[in-house]
Amino acid sequence: MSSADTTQRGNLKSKKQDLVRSEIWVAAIDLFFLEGFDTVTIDQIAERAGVSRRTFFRYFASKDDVMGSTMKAFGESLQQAIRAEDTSLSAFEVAKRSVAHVLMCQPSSTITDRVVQISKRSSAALSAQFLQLPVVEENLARTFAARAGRLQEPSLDDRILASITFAATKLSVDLWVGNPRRPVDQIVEEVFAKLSAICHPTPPSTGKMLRSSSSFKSSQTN
Amino acid sequence: MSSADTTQRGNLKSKKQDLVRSEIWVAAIDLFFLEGFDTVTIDQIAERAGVSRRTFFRYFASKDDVMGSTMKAFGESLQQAIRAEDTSLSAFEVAKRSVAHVLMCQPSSTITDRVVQISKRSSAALSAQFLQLPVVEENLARTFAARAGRLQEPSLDDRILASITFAATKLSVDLWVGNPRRPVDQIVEEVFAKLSAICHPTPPSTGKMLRSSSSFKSSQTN
DNA sequence: AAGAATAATGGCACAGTGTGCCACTGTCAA
DNA sequence: TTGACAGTGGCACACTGTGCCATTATTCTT
Repeated sequence: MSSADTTQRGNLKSKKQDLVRSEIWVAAIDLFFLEGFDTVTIDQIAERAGVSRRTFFRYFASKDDVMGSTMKAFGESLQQAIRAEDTSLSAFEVAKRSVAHVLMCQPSSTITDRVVQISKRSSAALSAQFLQLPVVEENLARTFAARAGRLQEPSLDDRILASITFAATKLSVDLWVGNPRRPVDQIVEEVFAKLSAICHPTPPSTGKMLRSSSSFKSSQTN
Repeated sequence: MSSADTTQRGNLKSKKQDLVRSEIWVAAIDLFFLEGFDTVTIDQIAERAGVSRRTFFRYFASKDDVMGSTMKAFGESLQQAIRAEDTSLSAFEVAKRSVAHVLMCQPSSTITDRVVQISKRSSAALSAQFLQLPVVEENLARTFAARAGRLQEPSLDDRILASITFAATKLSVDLWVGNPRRPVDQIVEEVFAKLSAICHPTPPSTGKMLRSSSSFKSSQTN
């Protein structure tokens, strides 16, 4: 999709495609913001973007996909940030720094704010973003795996890291829109600090683990 | 599900509704499993369930909602488990025990396995489950808040707990279907142990304390 | 027990969605 | 020019989701 395929002239063509895609996306976000995600139809979006309905579906699979694409883009920024971090840092630290970096380096806070506002006003819009969660988390897990030199399938640790990163991002954005004046890095710091504190299970020594026997019959017991 | 409650005479009707709903749900899951989530139409589901298309939409908002309802039910089981845990335990411990308990007490592993299989074969089916994530996490956060005596809005800690619980459940289920012979409690134990290890900014082997650039200061404790 | 009130259901109709198919247009190469 | 080719628009069609109303079943009243 976004890979330099073969020749240079294909590059120009794909640039034109990106332009159209961007045009549609902006038109859609504008309409969502103005009229609400639920009531806007694809015909309206297409008309505002200056393309036909059929062409809309060549760039986005659905209305949900328009919202989801912002989530995917966010995930890709996160991946990039993770790859850019120093390899000597712990994975947890990398996650924290990456989230903070991505949140601080948003190209336009206006756009971000609009997307958040749309999501706050329509549960369908919010859910549409989470539709992309499996893909985003998988990609994050792969990125963490690659960073740690694990080139094969992501390990459980990588997947946990991905889940943490995503959740922390989500919560940080939530806090951010709740209080836009507070420094973002401070917000992220707090989220990760509390996460770390919460995940402290047994301070002194090994407590009583639930190491029960393996043979468990799953019957109608409830 | 099969609890006979003959005390009330007025809710015989609602019981019948539950029956119809269950009927539709089973028919849908069967079809999804047999023919694939994407190709099955609502007319097919309605026909197999013995109801009209219109009635289907009175019980489920969409095909996605059928998948999402299992996710919601799972979330409610989780809430119940959390409430049932001893209040003296740490929240992290409660999360771990609850996840383990819910996974072990599945009424039918066959059904669970089918749902997982459907989700593995269709990304749309998987995404449909995550559509419910905002609701489920919100409910989990409220449950944690109530458990801690915070009856108002869930705090950041509660939301982090909710995210952790959900993520751990997801990963545990993943490991489980990957290796159904392994004891569930052991799987959950591993997931939470690794989560805990990862979220330690200071590894247990080396006691070095690393501090980030920005100093953490919580402006106002919520 | 009989009829009234209430709720569930089914059958439309209709706007909107998503996709396959084909004809049209502009660009590039020979 | 001519032909190959990718992007586009228009059309048709199946499917989705919902409002409306007649019909049926259930519950409540007398």
